[in-house]
Amino acid sequence: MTNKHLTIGTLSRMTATKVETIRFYEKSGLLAKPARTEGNYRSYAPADLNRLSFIRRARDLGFSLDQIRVLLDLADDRSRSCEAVDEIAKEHLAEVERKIADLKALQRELDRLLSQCRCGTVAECRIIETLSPLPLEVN
Amino acid sequence: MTNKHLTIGTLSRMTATKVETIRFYEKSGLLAKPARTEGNYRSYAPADLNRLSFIRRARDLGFSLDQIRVLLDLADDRSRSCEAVDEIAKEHLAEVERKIADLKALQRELDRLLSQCRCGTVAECRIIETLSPLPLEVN
DNA sequence: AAGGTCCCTATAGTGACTACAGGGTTAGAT
DNA sequence: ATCTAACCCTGTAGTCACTATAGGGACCTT
Ligand SMILES: [Zn+2]
Ligand SMILES: [Zn+2]
Ligand SMILES: [Zn+2]
Ligand SMILES: [Zn+2]
Repeated sequence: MTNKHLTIGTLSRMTATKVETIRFYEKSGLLAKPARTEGNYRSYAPADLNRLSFIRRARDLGFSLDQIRVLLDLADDRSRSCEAVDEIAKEHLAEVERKIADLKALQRELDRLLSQCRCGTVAECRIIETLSPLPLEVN
Repeated sequence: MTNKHLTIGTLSRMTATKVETIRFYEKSGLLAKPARTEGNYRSYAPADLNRLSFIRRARDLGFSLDQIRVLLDLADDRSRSCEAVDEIAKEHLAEVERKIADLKALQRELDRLLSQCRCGTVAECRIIETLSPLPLEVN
């Protein structure tokens, strides 16, 4: 019953990954082309499950597919130093922190915008006014 | 010298928008198709500058083109209540706040990941280990 | 007349999927 | 044995907001 070979649907359920996404990872070179059954169905080994799980966890942490490609390559060479791994993670963390800062600035702007609205007509709406460079009648 | 009609390049410089982006906005229906010169060049009026400035400011604040389309429609009907405007802005603010929360959770995870690395070989790297579901030798 | 800068259309690429269309395969129930 | 639902296949196109070519035409200055 617990066959060593998995269908794409089983893999999909086990990793909470859509079938199309698995095929997309294959086309992108992140997953190797698996063996096929007589009926041309993809037939996955447990190692593929491991690899896909790795990819999904890394994606959940926001790593890009390019970064994951490198991480997977690095993971294969077990004896080398993990410096390069750290660097990718640090770089990603820095990017996340930059995005947070950008979004916080945005949040402040939007808060300010919203607090100014007195809820009248569009003509006197401070939100529209702030977005408009000049009176809109200038034509 | 200050001609009423602007070329796409002038508009581009005045709004810090790439020429291609302006043409893209036209194709997307955000900007009306402008008049053309004899040589088939786009010829913009000041109203187009206003509209493009509006779009760019709203984009800077992270509104989607769909949201901007609605905002522009609302802005045209000056006598109506600005409730709908507020709602779009509030919705957008909520989305920004959700993104910030998501990224902060990510930041914590990445911090934890990075703090655990003892900088040895890949075989003992906690980052790789955390991403891997099982020992990678399982094959 | 030549050169540089501007402008035109149309198409394809980005990232990371997602959603069809239009079929073939298989497992379980009848 | 047959049916049918659920699964799987390939290939293509769509998402968002642009960006980047390719291959030309227009305009201005010298
Ligand atoms: Zn209001
Ligand atoms: Zn308002
Ligand atoms: Zn380290
Ligand atoms: Zn490490």
